[in-house]
Amino acid sequence: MKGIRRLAEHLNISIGTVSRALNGRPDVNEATRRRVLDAATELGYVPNQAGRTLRQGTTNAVGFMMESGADTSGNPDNFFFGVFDGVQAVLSRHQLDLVVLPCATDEDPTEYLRRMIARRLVDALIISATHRKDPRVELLNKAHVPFIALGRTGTPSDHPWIDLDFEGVANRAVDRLVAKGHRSIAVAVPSSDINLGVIFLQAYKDALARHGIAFEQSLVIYTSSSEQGGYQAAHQLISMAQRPTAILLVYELMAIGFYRGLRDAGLNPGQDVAVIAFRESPLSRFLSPALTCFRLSLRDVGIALGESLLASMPAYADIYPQGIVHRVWPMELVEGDSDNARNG
Amino acid sequence: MKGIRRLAEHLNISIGTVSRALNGRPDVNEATRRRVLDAATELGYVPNQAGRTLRQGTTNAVGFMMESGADTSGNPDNFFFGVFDGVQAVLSRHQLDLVVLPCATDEDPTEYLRRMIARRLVDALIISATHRKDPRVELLNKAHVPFIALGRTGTPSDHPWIDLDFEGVANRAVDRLVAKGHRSIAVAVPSSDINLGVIFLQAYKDALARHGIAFEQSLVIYTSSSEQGGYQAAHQLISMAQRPTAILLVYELMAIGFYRGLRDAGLNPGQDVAVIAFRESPLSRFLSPALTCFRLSLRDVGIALGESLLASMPAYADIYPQGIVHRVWPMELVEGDSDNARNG
DNA sequence: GAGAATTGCGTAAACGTTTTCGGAAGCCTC
DNA sequence: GAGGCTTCCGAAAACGTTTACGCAATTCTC
Repeated sequence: MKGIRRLAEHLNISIGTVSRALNGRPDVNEATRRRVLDAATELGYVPNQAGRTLRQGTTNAVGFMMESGADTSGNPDNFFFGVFDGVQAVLSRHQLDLVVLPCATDEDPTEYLRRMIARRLVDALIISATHRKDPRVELLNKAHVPFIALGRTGTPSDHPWIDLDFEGVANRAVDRLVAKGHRSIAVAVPSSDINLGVIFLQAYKDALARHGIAFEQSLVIYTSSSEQGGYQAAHQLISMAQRPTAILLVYELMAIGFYRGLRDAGLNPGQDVAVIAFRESPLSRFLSPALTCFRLSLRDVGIALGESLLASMPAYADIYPQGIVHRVWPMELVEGDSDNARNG
Repeated sequence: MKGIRRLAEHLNISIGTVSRALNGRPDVNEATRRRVLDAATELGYVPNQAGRTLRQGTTNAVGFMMESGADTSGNPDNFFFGVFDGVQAVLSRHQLDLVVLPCATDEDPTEYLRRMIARRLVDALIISATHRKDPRVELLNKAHVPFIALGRTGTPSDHPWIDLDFEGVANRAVDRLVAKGHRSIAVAVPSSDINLGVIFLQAYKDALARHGIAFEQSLVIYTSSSEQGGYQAAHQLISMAQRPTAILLVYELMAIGFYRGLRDAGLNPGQDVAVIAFRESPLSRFLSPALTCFRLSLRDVGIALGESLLASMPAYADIYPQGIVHRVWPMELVEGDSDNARNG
């Protein structure tokens, strides 16, 4: 005899009552509930998830899909782990657990997602590393799996999302640089279709336009979002006929390579080329010169993601009546020394 | 009508046969199997995992538990993702999926693990960030959940594990430094009970002893495994009465802070203080001076973890007949410029 | 060509829960 | 004290699979 039956037998009571007691149903005597609860901890009984899932059609878990090989992996760990922490803080309020689903580098993300959906491991999903054209959205919509995207897509009205304010970042970065006399500003973005890059690039163009600076395609450096990518960006920048006096980097890790690339050529980051990077991380202030960049609370993003996801799950929609969330997450400028020097 | 019943009805066949066909049982006509398989893809049928789990007692998933807040999170991302990739490569051969279980920073890891075990979300587990005294081992043993640890514990014979060769690292690092004339070598380790720190420290002591150098407690700097920790280590080192001429760092991220701390005090890393760090990452070669450190293939570690884990699962033990694995993973020295200068 | 072995399939039980339904007992109301 | 309400609980069905068992039809064996 195992499971709930064992508990019921031990108490001389029916399994139905045990279940009701455990699940906090109102129609059970408080005295019996006590006995059941006590016996449960005594015998170490925990309901079998497969049984519940089968009966209720719900797993009490939500998934966070990430692509280990994606361009976004230029993020230090702490990025995603910070977000996880916030998500969990919300989910745990409702006895929900977070499971992370890492898509292997050699597997197609859409196929992977399809498998995970079919598996019914989770009730809802968070997807990250969105692309402008992201077939996962249609897939999730079609399967009626509640989800939210960390990152916009080309069709932002089709689904809930929370995304960082790349426009604000690009705007303020360009404003700052222009105010210091820079007119020739390069930008380094990932080469793929990934959302971040596309949005950032467009915002950069718009910001230049606001200042009456002509956009030049040659100042856009497509590279990988890693230290290596930053290094290559430096090389590319140095070899330009008219060397730009400033650069925007989308990942802070790129700054490490970029600094090194500049120094190897006898140039000084912050002095000869002003640098502004996108996300603040512990790195930023320990680089020399300290990196000017933009800060956000990862945990808060996680919390927002969690709450917005619950809002799109029928079972919780009344507790989180936010409807479909489309939200641009503001970021705060962190002044470093990497863009201090005036130009001209 | 849903699920397997729908498929069976559509084919005018019993659900038993459908199931057998799908699961590759021998006692089904090849022609029928074809029909079933075709119909399955046509109707997009995928067996409900809860149903199978309930019946078979197996989930076809293995979990990887990590603590987001642990000292080990000073790793740039690629560490765990690299490992995941290897694990998945093995698991996918057997239709197993990997799910990552992130323990929130404010939750007790052992309690978290207990919950995950009770939930029966996975058939087997990989745990990381082991401590010298790690109650999770006993918990897993008692629950009869197959598992493997990435990292030793104080009772290494009680469970399968794969760990990095910290002894080799400490040995070779000290050998190198001594060969260049260093006699006063500091070491920076995390302050907690975490396995890595304890083993590394012991190996450092042993190495010193081999060279007839007296161990001095004052040269051990306990700090957090982050850039910040490295910065503090630098400060601490500088303020020593007799400043050491070399230092061993357990995490490469610490090097960034350490470099900065030295420079802020007018000292040159690599010149005034030789630095050797533990794990190579893309960072290492882009720092100035490039970091001398130790390399390993994360993917290969993941593969080994996956195979050894399967070896401890009854259902796969015959395919991976390795028994209980205790394995120290070798690492390769990567020469940088951070320990070049001779001393004395 | 009779008996034995093999092949292929249908039937039904089982996995561990939750939940609907109904009913027994107790309480209230007048 | 009869009837209605409430409170509490047991019985049993249902969720979607897999698999043990048994049986019919076919093939093999001599």
